[in-house]
Amino acid sequence: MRTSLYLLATTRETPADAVVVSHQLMLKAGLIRKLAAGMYTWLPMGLRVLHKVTNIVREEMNNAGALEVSMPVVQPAELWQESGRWDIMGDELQRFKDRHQRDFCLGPTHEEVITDLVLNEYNSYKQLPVNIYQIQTKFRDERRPRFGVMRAREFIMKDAYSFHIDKTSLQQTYDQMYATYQRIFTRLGFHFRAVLADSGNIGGSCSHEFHVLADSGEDLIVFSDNGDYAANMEMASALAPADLDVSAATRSMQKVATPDSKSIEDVAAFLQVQPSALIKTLIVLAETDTASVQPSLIALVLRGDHQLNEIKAGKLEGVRSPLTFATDTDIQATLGCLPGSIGPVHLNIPILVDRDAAVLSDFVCGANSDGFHLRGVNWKRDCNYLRVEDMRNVVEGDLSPDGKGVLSIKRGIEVGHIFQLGNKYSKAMNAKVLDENGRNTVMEMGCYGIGVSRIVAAAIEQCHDEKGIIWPDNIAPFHVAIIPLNAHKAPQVLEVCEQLYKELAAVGIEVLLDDRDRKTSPGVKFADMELIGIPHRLVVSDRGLESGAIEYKHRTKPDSEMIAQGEVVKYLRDLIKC
RNA sequence: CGGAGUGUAGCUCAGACUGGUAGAGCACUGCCUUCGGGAGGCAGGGGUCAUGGGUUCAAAUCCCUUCACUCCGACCA
Repeated sequence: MRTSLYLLATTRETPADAVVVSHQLMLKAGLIRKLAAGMYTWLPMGLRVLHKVTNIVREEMNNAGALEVSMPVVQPAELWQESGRWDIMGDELQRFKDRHQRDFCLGPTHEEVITDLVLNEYNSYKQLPVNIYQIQTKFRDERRPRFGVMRAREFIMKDAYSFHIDKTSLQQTYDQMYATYQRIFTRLGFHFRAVLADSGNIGGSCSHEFHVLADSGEDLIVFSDNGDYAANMEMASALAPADLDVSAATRSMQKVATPDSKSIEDVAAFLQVQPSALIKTLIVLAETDTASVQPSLIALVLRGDHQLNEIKAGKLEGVRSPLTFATDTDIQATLGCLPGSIGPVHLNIPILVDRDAAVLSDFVCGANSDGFHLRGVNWKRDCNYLRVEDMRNVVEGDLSPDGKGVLSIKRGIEVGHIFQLGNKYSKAMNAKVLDENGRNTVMEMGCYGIGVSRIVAAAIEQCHDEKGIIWPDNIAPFHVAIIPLNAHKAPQVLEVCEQLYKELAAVGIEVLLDDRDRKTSPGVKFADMELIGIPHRLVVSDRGLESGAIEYKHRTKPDSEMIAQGEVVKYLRDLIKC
């Protein structure tokens, strides 16, 4: 391609509304333009990258035996009503009516459609397992789209769905997809981790997320420094504390006035103790089957310096899911005091205690009386609780639950997620096949997503410098940029460029020839090619040609080198691995 | 959905407090010079100052409405 015939939409200024570096660079390099909040046009340069990513994903999925289809973006409400998600999903499901007043939605995902397809087309266990995928535009009306294509409302996703006669078969495909994802993200040149994940709304049991490690990532991922354990923050657990003698009370309980001290920090400072010597008591709604006037409450107790993990807490028996904090009014009505002074001593609601809070002795807690706390409190002697549970977020330095090493926490961008759905959708939608005994059997399902458009942003987050993007060869929009210098003085410069252009194209190397006229200064050409992130650069100049040489420079290397004109094609062909 | 903020040229922004002919830089067009790291000169084109209403002799500017967008938080397969 020649720049004179291309849409080279680079800008000098950084658009004001871009916060993260990938968003800024995608706009500056002319890869995308915003149409509306969370909706982007892919310009020619960006689309080339997107297609490279898409092709890698497609190749690996095909190699794994998956079958590609394309399902509609618009889906009828009936399917979503069958699965029950029409009512469960919030406003991120974009609903609308057609001219006949029939309900439709924009597909945020395609479990319903694929299940409907498979239940019609597949009838026998002999046809299973099957893994069907598409690379398709999705729409989710995110409450807060941000970071460009990283969290867009309209985005491109590879979504695959597998169907099985039993759980063993599902596990096999799940393992195969796990390995396929490892290959895909390795080919994309990512520094990534697979972590145990919560399956959330989509349902199912076993689930892994694949994260690209990047400081701008929205998710926290946790992994052991000396073992295989890796999980996202929602799922991560630390090793349970060893059983300590919780009866080792050395102090008597004492009520102290703590005026105006409501937070853990305030109370710790006021009483001159560490936050870890305090406990905090959070009041949430209990699981109830009757809509009583006053909701029943449950207390969750944590060590003062620990944070509640709302996902883990929401899964605890007796706790309403999703986790819902009680209002101050409810707390006042039931407990007679406000948050800031609540504690487990003589508390008249069920109490669940985090494992690390349960091994404290002589601790400080609220006195259930506004403005007062208790010191020297001990579990066995002074309080009753229902159960000990794991309900806190892990922190850096916690022991790994597998007993190997310590936990570290890093930020990640979720680029892939695989789930074992089980029969959630197949059962709801009556997706059955005949088994070998001729009996109708509900199929087991797995689903496997990759955020294709997000991958482009993640790659930039992971590889850029102050000049711009640095693409790996695999997904670069062009492999090589050719920049002619002094072409107006020496006609042979352009001739050599044209010849190189043809020769490189002939061996499958993608070239962008910057043939903009002399009004575009060399500095502008260098800067543009660096901003766009083309990994290899050739400079053809009258000076170099005098000695029969062409200058080569890699985007990541500080210095260039001179290469004999006749060697250039071979040199690049050996260098570029695609 | 709560809190905060911003809408003026394609982009980045000034002008607003204190009402009085619409501005700069970049980008774009033409000519000249320059030519290995975002060149210089001259001359141009381009804005219904987000929208609707109000106050005023006069509104980009003051007041109100609506909309859009951004940030923080909550939320999120």
